[in-house]
Amino acid sequence: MNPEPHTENLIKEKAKVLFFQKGFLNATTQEIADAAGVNRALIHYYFRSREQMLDLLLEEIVNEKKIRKRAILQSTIPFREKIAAYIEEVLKQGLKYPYLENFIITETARNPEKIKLLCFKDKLRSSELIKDQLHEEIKKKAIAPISPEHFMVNLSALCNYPLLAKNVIQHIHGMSDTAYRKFLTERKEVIFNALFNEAKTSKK
Amino acid sequence: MNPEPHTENLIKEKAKVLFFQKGFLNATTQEIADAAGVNRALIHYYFRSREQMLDLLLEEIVNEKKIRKRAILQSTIPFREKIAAYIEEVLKQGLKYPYLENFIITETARNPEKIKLLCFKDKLRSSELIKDQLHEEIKKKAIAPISPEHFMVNLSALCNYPLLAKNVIQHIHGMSDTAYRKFLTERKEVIFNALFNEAKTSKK
DNA sequence: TCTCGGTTTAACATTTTTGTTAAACAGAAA
DNA sequence: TTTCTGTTTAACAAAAATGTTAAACCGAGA
Repeated sequence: MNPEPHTENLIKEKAKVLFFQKGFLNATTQEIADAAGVNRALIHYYFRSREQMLDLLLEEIVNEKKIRKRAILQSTIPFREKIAAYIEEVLKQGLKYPYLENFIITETARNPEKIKLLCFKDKLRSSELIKDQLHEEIKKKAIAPISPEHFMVNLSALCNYPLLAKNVIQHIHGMSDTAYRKFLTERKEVIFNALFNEAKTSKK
Repeated sequence: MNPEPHTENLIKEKAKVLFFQKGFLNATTQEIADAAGVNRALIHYYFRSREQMLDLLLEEIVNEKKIRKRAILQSTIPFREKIAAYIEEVLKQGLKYPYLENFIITETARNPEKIKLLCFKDKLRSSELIKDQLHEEIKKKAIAPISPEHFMVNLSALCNYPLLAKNVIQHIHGMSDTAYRKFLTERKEVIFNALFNEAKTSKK
């Protein structure tokens, strides 16, 4: 049934949930073992140390996410469709692992050189990928002048922050879990509008 | 020279720097003591426990920041000026303690009820404070229709995310420290434009 | 000078967490 | 059945972090 080693993947899966989904950035090896229902020593058997397991998980997830996002940015569809698809993808990914960004921020603050592990061989940055199309839009006056870097940061900010700050947002605005879900689904259009200065058009 | 107890404030100051400025979210009591140049036991003498010190620091900073932000939102200046001032204030605060938001996110994930400590007595939420003026703007077609909640989240996202993700942004876009600084100063206008769909106007 | 208070320190104790190891286990192959 | 190999466990060791305490310190006032 399992072509891959069973326990190793189980541990990785549960650890990902603890760290990146539930946001227990400081989850101990014991907590991870408990979540996976295995003996703690197995974590060291498979991954040598907590740190090495972490690096492995990070690299795996970040890489997987990046591939999907890059594929969208590199496709040949029209710019606005591309950005819409990108927003959708980032929000989808963010819902799966809301604390991933947070984790990366914390980890790289503690250990700045680890950032290379996450952005390895990144000659082609995302802002480069959209540069030409964005320039085109600006020329057509379809969007206000903005640098590719600011555009990408705006995009990331608008998508990621609401996921990062889930608890705070829910509490401040008094949202239930379902209200928050609804809020997120609304955001796709909100973000798109913010990026494209869509003062006139409305969905319906 | 010091009306307030000297050492207690010194410790608090250094701890704030470690946690919220340098981003060492897991700084040990020893590291804090070292940073302040005092014996570790003093931390327990003054604050009983690491946890209690943390809560104290958080409450202090969050409260101070909130007061300043609220004062701006409650002032009677025109909406656009108000938002511009708010952006400036948030960026200024963010530069002082870039990791504060990150810290709050991590802490509240681990300990959800702690969020009440941060938002105590918050009957008047920020989205309520701008609700009327925002509605006015929308009526005048000066801004695309958007709910107060989404508007405030957009605002927070656009201001805070670049601070949160400093390391990642610098690395991805290949920015030096000075380039990042410059990037941040540019953002005030970028954020304003994104919020107000400013397709035509340009600063100069 | 002496002592009294808050402050600071060194030393100790405890708890938590990580990492190691030898032995038990379980299934496949001889 | 026996042996072999990779997996799993319990028990142990070590390190790191927190928290406690008794004594030293030190300046202000009696």
